[in-house]
Amino acid sequence: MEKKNGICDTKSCFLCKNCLPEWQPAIAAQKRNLKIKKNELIFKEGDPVTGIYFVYSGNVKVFKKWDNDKELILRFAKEGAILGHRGLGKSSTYPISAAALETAVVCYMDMDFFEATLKVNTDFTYKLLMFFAVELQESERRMRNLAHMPVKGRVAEALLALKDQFGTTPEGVINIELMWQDMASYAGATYETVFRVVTELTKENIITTAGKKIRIINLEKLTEITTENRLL
Amino acid sequence: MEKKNGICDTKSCFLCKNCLPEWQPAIAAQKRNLKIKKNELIFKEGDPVTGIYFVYSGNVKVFKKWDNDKELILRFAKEGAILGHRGLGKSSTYPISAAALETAVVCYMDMDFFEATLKVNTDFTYKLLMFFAVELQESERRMRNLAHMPVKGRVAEALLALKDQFGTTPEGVINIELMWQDMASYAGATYETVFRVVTELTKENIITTAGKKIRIINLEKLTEITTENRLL
DNA sequence: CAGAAAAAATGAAATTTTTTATCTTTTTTT
DNA sequence: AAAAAAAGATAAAAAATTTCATTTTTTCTG
Repeated sequence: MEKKNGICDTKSCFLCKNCLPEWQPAIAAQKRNLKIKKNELIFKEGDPVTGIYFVYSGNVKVFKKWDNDKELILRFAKEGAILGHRGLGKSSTYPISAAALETAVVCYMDMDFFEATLKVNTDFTYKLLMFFAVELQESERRMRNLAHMPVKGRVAEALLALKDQFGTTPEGVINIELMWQDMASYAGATYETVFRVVTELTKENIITTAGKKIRIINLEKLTEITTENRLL
Repeated sequence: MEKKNGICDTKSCFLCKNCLPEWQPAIAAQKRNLKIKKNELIFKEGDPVTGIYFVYSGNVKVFKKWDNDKELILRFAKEGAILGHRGLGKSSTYPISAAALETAVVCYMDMDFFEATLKVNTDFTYKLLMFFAVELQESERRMRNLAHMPVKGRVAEALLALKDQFGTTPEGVINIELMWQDMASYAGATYETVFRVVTELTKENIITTAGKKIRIINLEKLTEITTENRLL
């Protein structure tokens, strides 16, 4: 994690886009840019919360560990995204970890300044509240899926979520390269199970894979898998 | 669901406790009290979001359904709690359902008024933001548990969560009576599995049950079960 | 570029959890 | 208060998923 100040343009992240123009100089003065290598941790579960991050470039995974080897990826953060906001509230330590999936640059500001930002930019606070509401909904939807959806559906969901977040080429190739292990952590299953499901989906001509590139051929069928058996 | 205006005292709920004194009359003018019978739905997944609720008395469960018969209880709301705030953000329909566990009284206000409340009471918005942050942390912790913790641990967690939220008598009896089915929905397992685990826990002298009353005898062991196998 | 380490693939075995089925007891409704 | 519906118990069978063991391939490091 290397200091590389002056990289970000104080324009493109969730904070910069939603705060008062008058507050921008304060941000510019406070922010610190950090360059993070692939697989490097930005912060980890249990670390004391010192501040908040915004992703400037590169993709980041936000996850929880268990048993030292089982992990559950909660979300992916791409450029512009806020990171570390789960450290807000009563907790003084991060409840989650974040690591770069590839070389990334993040923008950091300490918590005191961020809280001041909240107090001053009430509209930003409101936007953040709405963002939290959406995240909460997403989290609870995933929770239900984890509890009641069979692995195949969960993998299908994961693929669709990645498609939505990162988009695809015109041919349908999802614009992110993930290790299968990460895919498994995201779907809440083991590597082997995910691998089996992916093989199935390939045989059913719903997706094709080439290395870490995944192409969705039959979006309807994939969507169907996430809803089948659901009568509600 | 019966209108019973004038029941709540506009003093005890999350909103009334955290907003400007000057705003109280506006609340008093806008609020509508509703009496809800046991097992009656207050709103359900997919209903258009029209407003927000606060629990005045009685316990309420917030849940998601799947397959028309599988449900996952996300949280319990007791007196004072906010309800329906998951309808905030982009969604125009509730992402979850809420039902009374026993006869309950709730306070309702429509969404326009609530959003006005947010704009006017910036400190309330900030508090709500912190509340959301905590809920998000809780949700994600549960998500990981669902993904990686064995049922026994999940049931133990559920018991501990109920103890924390509702308290116990001096003898250790948890102050809430739940159907085993609801316990199962809360732990993210089937009734049979929960039953098997509860039998085990009873045999191990960790809990005892009498009807729907659950008494925790050995809190340490119960806590141990939620952490064992975890090396982190 | 070589060697090591990590990731991907795969099959079989073991385990966990759910499903199914049946019966008893409670609770609710009429 | 009787009848009907829902909840509580329990066991056995079935299904889903994980764990384990092993091989191959890819990626990274020096």
